Amino acid sequence: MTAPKRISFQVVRDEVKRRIETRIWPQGALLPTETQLAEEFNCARATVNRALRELADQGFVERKRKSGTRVKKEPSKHAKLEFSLARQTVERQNSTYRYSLVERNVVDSPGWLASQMSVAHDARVLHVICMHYADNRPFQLEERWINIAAVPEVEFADLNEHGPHEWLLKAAPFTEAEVAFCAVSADGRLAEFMGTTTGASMIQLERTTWRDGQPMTFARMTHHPGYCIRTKY
Amino acid sequence: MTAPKRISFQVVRDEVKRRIETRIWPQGALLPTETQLAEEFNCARATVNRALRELADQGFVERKRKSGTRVKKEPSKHAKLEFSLARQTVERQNSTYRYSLVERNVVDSPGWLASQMSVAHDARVLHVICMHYADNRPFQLEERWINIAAVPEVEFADLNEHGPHEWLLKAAPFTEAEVAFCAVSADGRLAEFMGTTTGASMIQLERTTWRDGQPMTFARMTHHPGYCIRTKY
DNA sequence: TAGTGGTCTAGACCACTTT
DNA sequence: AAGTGGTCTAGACCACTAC
Repeated sequence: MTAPKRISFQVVRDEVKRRIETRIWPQGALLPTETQLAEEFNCARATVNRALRELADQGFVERKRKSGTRVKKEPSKHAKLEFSLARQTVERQNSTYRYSLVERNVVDSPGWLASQMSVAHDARVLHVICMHYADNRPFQLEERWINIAAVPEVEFADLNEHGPHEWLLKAAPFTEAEVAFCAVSADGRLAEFMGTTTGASMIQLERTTWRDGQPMTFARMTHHPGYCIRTKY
Repeated sequence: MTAPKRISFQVVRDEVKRRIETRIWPQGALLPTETQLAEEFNCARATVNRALRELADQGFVERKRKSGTRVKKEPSKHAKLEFSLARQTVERQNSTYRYSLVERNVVDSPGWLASQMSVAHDARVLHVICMHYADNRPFQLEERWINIAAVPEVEFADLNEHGPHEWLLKAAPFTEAEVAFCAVSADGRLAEFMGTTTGASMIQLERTTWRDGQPMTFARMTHHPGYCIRTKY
């Protein structure tokens, strides 16, 4: 007796993936239709559909109505990058987290910021500078500008105990964000904050966020020299 | 007449997302069961299931059998980072790409590499250094070590026209990878390759890849000063 | 052991795209 | 006009897990 076990979409997904990786279906090749695969695997078309949909999400194949499913020429492998709070990142490496507010004031948006965030030139913004420490050693310097029009309550938020990032996440989650990673050299001020020497190389993360299309905040987070961002895929 | 239109999983997904973002369902709250939501939206349970599954993938909710679906406390927003060939990255910014092989030789794996890639200390590896240019200006210096045991054919591959990255992608796609982004200061040799001055800050990407559990290659890619990695989410 | 999500099925209709 | 993927349904059974 053959096993009358039901075929799972994972079996289909993995087998199709295998055929792609072993070049049984080479780059650019047209796969059988969903109906044909369903017959081959003796399962419902919906099962094949889910398998192929996942492979499309993962960048292995490209699907188009009428044309069919093709193996991608240059598989666009992508990694997931998590953006957590500094506190979470620090605690995940089993270090003790400490937060310190450096500066906080309300200003009119300078030109570069207005342009960066697409707000009016004279928009009122809350400017915050704060430090995150891991085991009492500088971990990250955070400088942030928050569009008060988008989050009026922030003007009266208490930022002495917790950083603006934490406050925002709880009070006003963003819906869209743009991120850039750069490498920067420490100038005198940065070096002082991070307890390092002028010229040290550090990873800087700049992030702009929107909420329902309205610009909310621009943040620049500079990490201590030697910090690496790691991920797998 | 009310529109007898069928409810799509996207409608359900977006409405649930809205309720989470507007705190109608606050952090940690238990959502209705799939069956209840299906009744509310007047659709099939499978439709609700797909909507909630996507939200779980995106980090908005956590699902557990028997316990139900909960709003995540700290939504783990994550961005997709694509890792393309240097050539693709350059061409995408409308620059002209040029490749140049700098060095190529077969060596016994030094200790640090054996440890990094988890191969034997005396494993034979192909060591390649090459440059990628954008509009004839240095774009990326790539230094790569390839485990010959994992990809024997590479020993005789022609790397004069195209980089090892392209060759590997076509000949032996990897199945797993680990990545680290760091910021480094240019030493004399790096500065010379990148046409910059000693001490310049540059983004360095280190990647180790495996194929079916077997270590394949370790690559270190250093980008010209000022290069940023950008993404959205 | 009971409740909840996870998945499969068989069939149907829709929507996009190429011809 | 026709072919292919995209999605929904209604029902069923399974698998995990809290109780």
